[in-house]
Amino acid sequence: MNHYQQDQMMLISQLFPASAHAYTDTVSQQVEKKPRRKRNKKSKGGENTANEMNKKRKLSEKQMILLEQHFGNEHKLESERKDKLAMELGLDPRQVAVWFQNRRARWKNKKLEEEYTNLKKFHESTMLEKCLLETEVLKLREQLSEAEKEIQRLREHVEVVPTNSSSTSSMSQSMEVMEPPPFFDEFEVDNVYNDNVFLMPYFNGIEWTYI
Amino acid sequence: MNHYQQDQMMLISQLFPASAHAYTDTVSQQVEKKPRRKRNKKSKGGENTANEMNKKRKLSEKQMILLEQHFGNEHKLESERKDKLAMELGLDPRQVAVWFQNRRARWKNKKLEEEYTNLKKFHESTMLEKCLLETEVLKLREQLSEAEKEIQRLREHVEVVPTNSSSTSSMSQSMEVMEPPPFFDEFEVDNVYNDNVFLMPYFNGIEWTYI
DNA sequence: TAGGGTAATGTAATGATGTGA
DNA sequence: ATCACATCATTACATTACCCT
Repeated sequence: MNHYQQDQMMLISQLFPASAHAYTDTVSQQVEKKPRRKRNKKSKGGENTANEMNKKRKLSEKQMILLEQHFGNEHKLESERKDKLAMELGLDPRQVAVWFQNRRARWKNKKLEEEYTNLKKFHESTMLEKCLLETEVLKLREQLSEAEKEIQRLREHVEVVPTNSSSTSSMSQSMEVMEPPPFFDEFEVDNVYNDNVFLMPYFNGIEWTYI
Repeated sequence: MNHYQQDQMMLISQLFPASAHAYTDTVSQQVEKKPRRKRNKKSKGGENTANEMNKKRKLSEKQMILLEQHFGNEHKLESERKDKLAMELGLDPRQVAVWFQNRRARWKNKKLEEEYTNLKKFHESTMLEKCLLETEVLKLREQLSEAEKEIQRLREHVEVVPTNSSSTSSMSQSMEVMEPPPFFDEFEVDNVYNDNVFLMPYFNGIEWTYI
């Protein structure tokens, strides 16, 4: 399995978590061929790479809270507010600026994620509604067909039909603007997905051709 | 500059390595296995907080290319491959590991963006189809109503019709449920806690007769 | 064979730097 | 100077393979 396939699996599993579960399991077993980790017994000697006591940080809880508070009020940071905040926090103004920059960048990603999940849910419900509508259309067509048959049958039993006998023909013409063929002619618009709606929802992804 | 542009730049510089040569040279001796250079390691003297001589943290073109190549083959990095790669690149294995970790994170974000746009496209087309189906349903109902009226009218002209008159009786009452759902243009963060709004709004009361 | 300890590794979050607009 | 963005790096935590009793 290459990464593109893996990517698609991820994508599909997000829409259909249940179905992807089994797949994932079989896959992970496949990958299980070789022992992934070997005991290396690296020494704990302190001569590790460049990192002794010199750098890195971790802001305190209080600092984080204050920063988040200010960020919630305003994502941008003017010089004045920066200096004031740095003073309050006991931090270098540079640090405050960096914090805000990073916070903005990561907020973007977080928001994207949230929007994705929202869109996904909305899309799923839309798909369901569409499905229901499709069945309804079929049902209505069936009923309409029955009705037309009934009308035909009734007309054969009617001897005299002097007045407006064109009511049925007028009704099928009245809606011609929206959907020209009245009956089982065109289902193509939906038939693209009718049969595989729940199997392959993403049809227009460029790199989705492997599934 | 986004990733794609950057990738292209990388490719270009691959074709014309001379252009990046000077920079590469100044850059590449950062965390050499042998810290022969100016001590950018630990340096107990606390005043050089982070950034003395090691402002050259960028990997060379060649290193990037090789890393990307390996990443393209496999996103995971086993110890073996890591050490081998580190050897080839003249980097600390730790750096290679870090590079892969960050690359995976970046890749995830990029993927999420792609997924979002794909899902959005698909969702829009689904919405369109749903809209068409709704108009079709309305049209069919109209036609059906007309047909029923016609049937009623015809029956008034027919004296005795003992045979199946029940074909049309069952068709009018089952479909009063559908109501167009609210339409959401935006999927903002504010909607996060309204998730359940989207979940199967019309599943109740509709008997599911699968095709 | 089972369970606990631990080193190695993965992921997520986050701090920090460099570059270009 | 600030910001967005990509990148490098460190820390915290979870998971897992190996070793041991």
